Amino acid sequence: MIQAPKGTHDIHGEEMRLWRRVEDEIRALADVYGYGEIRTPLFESTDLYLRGVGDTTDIVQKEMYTFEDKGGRSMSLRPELTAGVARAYIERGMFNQPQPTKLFYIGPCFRYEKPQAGRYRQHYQFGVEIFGANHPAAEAEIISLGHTLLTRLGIEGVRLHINSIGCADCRVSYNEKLRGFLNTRLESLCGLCASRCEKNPLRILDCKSPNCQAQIKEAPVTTEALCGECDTHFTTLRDLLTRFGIPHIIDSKIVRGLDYYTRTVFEFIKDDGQTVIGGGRYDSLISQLGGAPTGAAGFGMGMERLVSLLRQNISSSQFAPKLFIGHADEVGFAAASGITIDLRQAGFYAVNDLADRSVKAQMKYADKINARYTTILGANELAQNTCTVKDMEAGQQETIPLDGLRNFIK
RNA sequence: GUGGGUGUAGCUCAGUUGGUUAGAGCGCCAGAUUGUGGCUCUGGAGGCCGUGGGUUCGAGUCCCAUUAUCCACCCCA
Repeated sequence: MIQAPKGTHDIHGEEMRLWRRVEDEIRALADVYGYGEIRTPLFESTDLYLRGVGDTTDIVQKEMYTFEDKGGRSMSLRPELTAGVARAYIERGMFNQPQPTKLFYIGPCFRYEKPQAGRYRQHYQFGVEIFGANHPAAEAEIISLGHTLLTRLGIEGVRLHINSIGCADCRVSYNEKLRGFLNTRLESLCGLCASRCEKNPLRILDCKSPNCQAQIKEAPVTTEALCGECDTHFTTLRDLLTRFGIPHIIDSKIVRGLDYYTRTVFEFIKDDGQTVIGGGRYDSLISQLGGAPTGAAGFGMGMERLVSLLRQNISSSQFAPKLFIGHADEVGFAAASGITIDLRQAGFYAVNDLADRSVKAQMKYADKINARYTTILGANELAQNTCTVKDMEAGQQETIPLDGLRNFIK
């Protein structure tokens, strides 16, 4: 039996309704915040991700679906969407529009990972990007958007963690400080962390090993090594969040795994430890991809993770048919089919029988699909131009003129 | 990539210390007199018991492998 590829899933039925509700909320919010929707290709030149996401990241090194097309070009299914959106920003000359440019997207991305709770090989991301804004108000705005979305969807138990990892200059001096600290206790660290010490000591901070955590308890934090400008930037952001009434905690362990982040990084973390939204500022991304130096910030949110948080109550009655039009005989069937189509043209959710079933079976079906009203058409009704409409909740029925049907069920 | 749990009907699961034609509930389809749902009753369809080997007179049950799925680590959304 052929089944869906590992780590993929079909979204349908009640779950699909949840997705639609979330997407509706997202689009409504994006409109109000002034973010335009963008759709970029599902695959791009592999080179885009090597340069944009970073050729040392796990995502690029071992999780990309890379293939050669028939023209011998190396392509990759997108493992995330920011790089593609940034590419579009540059390629389409969006920097010529009034700045900043504010975009959002909803779409699938692909990573060859081992599936797990909340982790898929194809998952959907909603994300926003701001290009051409250097002020921390940019981060504050997207954080507000994310926070508002979670609030509107009634999701609880998610907390905002923020941190600043500084600009490239701060990073150099901070890494030195950190190495100095770590060098005295290299032997107590796990193998991975010890090997990271030279190349990327920052990542040691979010090692999950309790042993490493104990060792780095006293380690210098990035926020204490910020240059003047970065420090002001971070302070201003925190003031803005406070003014917006968005609770947040400063968490020096948030460093993020993608190479392009600078200064602000943040995550909305569910109380079970899962990251629902992850983002930050990435001032060097656009120039790395060949554009002019451009301040930018954004976040990505895993749709599956979000949807799983509100799996509970969504009323299905609002999607129930207004009227089921059954038939008792041949002429009744012809009439029912025609009237069903007419009602749909007029905007009613009407259903008729497609399986040539008995009247009893049709009534049963009407009940199962939660039809509000039901009528059965046959030679009797048609001869008198009437129909008998049954209220499925009250269990009572009433005979009315056929042309009064639309009004009756309104 | 590393480690652990689980694979029996569409779904949730029973299947006793290995023993005849493999079960329940729900769902699906159809009946319980003439053109009317919900409750009840009856019947039906639907399973190479994940796959392949092995042990045995005999395997859903025991052993091995494999595969899928779930969970944890890693990493991330």
